[in-house]
Amino acid sequence: MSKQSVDAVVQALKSRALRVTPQRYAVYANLLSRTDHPTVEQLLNDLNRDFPISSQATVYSSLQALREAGLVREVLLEEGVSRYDANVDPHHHFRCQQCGAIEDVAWDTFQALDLSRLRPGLQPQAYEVTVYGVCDRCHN
Amino acid sequence: MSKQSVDAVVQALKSRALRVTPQRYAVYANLLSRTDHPTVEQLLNDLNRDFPISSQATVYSSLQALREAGLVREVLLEEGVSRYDANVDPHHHFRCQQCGAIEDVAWDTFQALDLSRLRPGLQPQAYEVTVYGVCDRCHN
DNA sequence: CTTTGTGCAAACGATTTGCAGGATG
DNA sequence: CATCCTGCAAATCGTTTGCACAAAG
Repeated sequence: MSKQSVDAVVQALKSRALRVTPQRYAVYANLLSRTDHPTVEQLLNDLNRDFPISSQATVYSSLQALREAGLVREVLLEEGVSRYDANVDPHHHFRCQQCGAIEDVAWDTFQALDLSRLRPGLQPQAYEVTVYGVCDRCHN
Repeated sequence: MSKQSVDAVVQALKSRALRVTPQRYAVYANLLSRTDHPTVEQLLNDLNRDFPISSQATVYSSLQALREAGLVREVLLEEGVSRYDANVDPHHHFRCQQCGAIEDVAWDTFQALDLSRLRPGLQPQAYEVTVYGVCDRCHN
């Protein structure tokens, strides 16, 4: 990872008044480097691959801090486990019904939805689309 | 509940080769009668309000049977708990960020999305929209 | 009667929490 | 140095499972 992106991670943490600790840094940098929306278990395995960086409890607390700071979001597309995503810009998801893989779908893939067609009384603030299907790895 | 709808529940269960037991009947009839996507806990409280009808383990097993039979679906919009919905026709959801209430949004509320705009390789089969916002009970 | 469902309690797995020591700003 | 973070282990909470008994077809 380049010095520039290292700084970017530190900047991001500092700008949200988060103390920069090795564990927090590692969690956020790792999430930024991937787009597969890992579970806590996958995150831990990856972080501690070479040598122990963080405990499980700390990953949970780091994720909570990052989430409250708006740097990370939780993705609920599977029963039982939460997945995490450092892409906090609005976007959609594709979920493979075969292997469970989750993939981002760019926001402008679909035309904007007309939220004014919701029943009166509801005040929409955001929306996202989840597409279910089969990914190429599972189909071929 | 009218005799006719009673029969409808029995028919639905029988047509899916599910044995008609009081517990299963109660779970499915209860889900059919509401649109708030209850959790197992809420379902249990409601079922056993007057006198005990079903144990927790049986509600779980009934839901699994109903789900496998295609009469009920699981809705994941909240961390930690699964919610259940007897509306298995395609539809969208609105989730109140304040109180957590979940409400169905009719399928034809939104124009159809052009799934051919997904990247090549993905084979979409279905999609749904989740709208986040504030419901009238929370806003007023 | 044969098969499947129910209820209880124990088992599980993901996440949370309490607390003592350690690192950050 | 005052505050906040980390790691460990125990606690929690939703859900699943094993098993003996009961009910459904």
